[in-house]
Amino acid sequence: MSKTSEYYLDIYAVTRMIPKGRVTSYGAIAGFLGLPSARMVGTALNQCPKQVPAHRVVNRNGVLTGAAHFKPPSEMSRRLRIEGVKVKKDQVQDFKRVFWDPSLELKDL
DNA sequence: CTGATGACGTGTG
DNA sequence: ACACACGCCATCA
Repeated sequence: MSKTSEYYLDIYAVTRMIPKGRVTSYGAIAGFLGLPSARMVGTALNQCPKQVPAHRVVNRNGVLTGAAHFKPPSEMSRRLRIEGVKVKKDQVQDFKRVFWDPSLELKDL
């Protein structure tokens, strides 16, 4: 097991704050935390605890690029639909409407 | 140590 | 709209 880095915990913390029925992007989280690369967010979520709602994080276009990492892959879109997020072919519908920007709506911290 | 990889994003044609 | 190149850099083999 690789050691969990500090910023991993920050990424998990922000991800846990995403409201149910909303989504955000890897880049938004990276920008909010001041991380240099959005890739790190995806890398961190790849080994996140089950407690973390990683299915609420999509790429900048609202596409479920991380679906392949769920078991089964359809689990990501399934969870989002349960929460009221419309998904069609790994694409979040009304993306702009359900998008949750940490830097604008974060009340914690 | 070295090189490849990737749940990303931006730029260019 | 589409395709490709490139910067990014922690992690993996």
